[in-house]
Amino acid sequence: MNAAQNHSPDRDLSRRERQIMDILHRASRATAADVLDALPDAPSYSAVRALLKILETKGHVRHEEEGRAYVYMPIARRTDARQSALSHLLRTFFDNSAEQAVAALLAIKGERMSSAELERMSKMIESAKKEGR
Amino acid sequence: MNAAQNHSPDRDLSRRERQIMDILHRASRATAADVLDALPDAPSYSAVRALLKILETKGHVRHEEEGRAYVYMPIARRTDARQSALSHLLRTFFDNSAEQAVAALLAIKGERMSSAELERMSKMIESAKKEGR
DNA sequence: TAGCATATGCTAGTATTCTAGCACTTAACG
DNA sequence: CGTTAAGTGCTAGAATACTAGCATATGCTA
Repeated sequence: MNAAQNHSPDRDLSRRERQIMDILHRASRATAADVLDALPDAPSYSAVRALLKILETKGHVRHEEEGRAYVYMPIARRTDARQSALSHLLRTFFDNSAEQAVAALLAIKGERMSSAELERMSKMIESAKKEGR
Repeated sequence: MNAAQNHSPDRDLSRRERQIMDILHRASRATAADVLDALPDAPSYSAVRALLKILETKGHVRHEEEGRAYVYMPIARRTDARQSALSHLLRTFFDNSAEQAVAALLAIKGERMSSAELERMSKMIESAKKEGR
């Protein structure tokens, strides 16, 4: 396997940068204050602003002005970011096996899922089978 | 939502430390040289050894001596590390929805999965349904 | 046995990351 | 108005992360 294949930018970030990106991915959009609130071990407000600016310079984030405040959001399309993160997880922890991943997924969420949701999951797998023909 | 809830240690690591942990999780066990080979933008051999030592001090990694060489491996049980990583991914990118995650999973791997594998996935979901009763 | 390849331990320097704080602006409110 | 609250830009310093390189030990092999 080629070692230098995985260049999804988010994984080259520093610890804080990554934490902030996670928050932004979760929230879609957030002000510096929002980020500060959500940050695990809160630094200063200034620090957060500085980091956001750096992330913007690096091209991971952009902002819009909303009233006087800057609202930050990730640049990568949500679906792209997802795919990339998921495929990295798959490679790292699940030997690239979707089957194992689903097993783990059910172990975490299975009991708390409605039967309707499980039903929809079945359907998705069904159509994947058909397509694979 | 409580901000300080996610303390799966692996996510507090520095960039390099994280890269190395990823490699170890993928490989289960590896020497410093192995890690060096697998590292995206290779630093020096010394650097890798130093980082491994730090990770050991922090308690994320341990080593066994194999011949003259140290073989490093993650401390966390593989299944635990998986669950933790998966649930973080779910929270960050999938609004905690297993359904959406499976959809993304199929989008990535669906076409390349054997129908046998898809079949087994169906079965897993079936039994989840039964348990949920 | 001499020499090479491949380990480890250690140390010290550089680079990057992370942080706080000050100066300034603007809006809201008494 | 004057004051307070909540923004921004900018700078400099501390803390951490990252790296290279040397000294040393050991096994292998010509």
